[in-house]
Amino acid sequence: MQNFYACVFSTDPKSNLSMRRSPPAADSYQQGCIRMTLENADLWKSFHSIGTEMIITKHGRRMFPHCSISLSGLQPFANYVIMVDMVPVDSFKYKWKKEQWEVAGKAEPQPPCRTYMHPDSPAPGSHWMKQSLSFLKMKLTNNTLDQHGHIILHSMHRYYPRFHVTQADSPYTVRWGPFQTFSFPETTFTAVTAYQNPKITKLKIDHNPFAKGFREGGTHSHKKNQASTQQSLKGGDLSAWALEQDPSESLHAEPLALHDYDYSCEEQMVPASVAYQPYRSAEYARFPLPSTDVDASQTPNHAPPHPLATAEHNAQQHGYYHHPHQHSHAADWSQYPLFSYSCW
DNA sequence: TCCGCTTGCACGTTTGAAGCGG
DNA sequence: ACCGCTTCAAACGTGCAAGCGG
Repeated sequence: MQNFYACVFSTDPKSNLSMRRSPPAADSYQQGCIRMTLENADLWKSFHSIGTEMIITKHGRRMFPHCSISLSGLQPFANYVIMVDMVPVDSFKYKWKKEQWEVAGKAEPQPPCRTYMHPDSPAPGSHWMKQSLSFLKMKLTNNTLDQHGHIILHSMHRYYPRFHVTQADSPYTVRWGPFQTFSFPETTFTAVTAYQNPKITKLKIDHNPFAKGFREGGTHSHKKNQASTQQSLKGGDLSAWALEQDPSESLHAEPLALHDYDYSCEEQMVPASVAYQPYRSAEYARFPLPSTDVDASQTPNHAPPHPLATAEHNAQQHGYYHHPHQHSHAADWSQYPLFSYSCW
């Protein structure tokens, strides 16, 4: 069985040391430690404070805020592949009721897992470190039959993007390489087909250039809507959203110590007990598959169980809570597959 | 009836081809 | 011929409202 490595971090918002890392294990860091920074963190935090919503459509919708990161600690002349996938925050479905999100039952069965590869991949470390990299063109869809390689999500479910850095000269060799994985608490969002929280709409219109038509001189209906949005904001409490009591709210219930990121990494072995996935990212469709696929042959040919039984469980894995024995949960990382294994 | 999803609309932004001048 | 700059139209991306369907 193939071994993968994952990077974990501690982001306990209660601790001043939350973003600080313990020194790496000697062997793991001989090649240097990769650090990832969320570029538009302030914007993400603004959205996060009221509950980020991402529109998903049948034909795919871009994210806003979009994922933009910067990297350091890469080897300048080694090639890397940078990828993103979306991970469920918990195993619940939500509904917007009375100006707040409520749990609406168990989550739908997981849609096909897809991974979006940054279009520059593979590229040398110097390229990735030269400037921030954006996943602007990544699109989200609710169409499980999507043929465009968009990330498939369920509406009314919560997700967060997970970034993967792996040293590889080509996408062929990605699955055999060591992975370092990063995620950011404030990038958690609820997938929706129409905005539920008017505060989110207001924030998006204020920050998204494509929505400017609805900000100034827009349609009559839009002006009307803006007025109502303003009104709701006037009497609204931006932190109200964070005071809900469903299990996942712990992600938002406390102010996040999000400043001064220092997501240097700590490598961890993860058994790659990945499960079969029937779909593949269109990004990979351009590349033929190796003729032999040892891992795929060893993995069960069925959909994986839901990777995250509880929000707390998930939060522990990804650092929302400080967990002194985080490493003991290493195996859980592989339950949500990084790739669509039918194509690898 | 309720609620989530799809579709069409109007508008601004982005992109790239075409034209022009140095 | 080449390069850089400007212009402009088409394509794209956006949120909203209306209508549909489970």
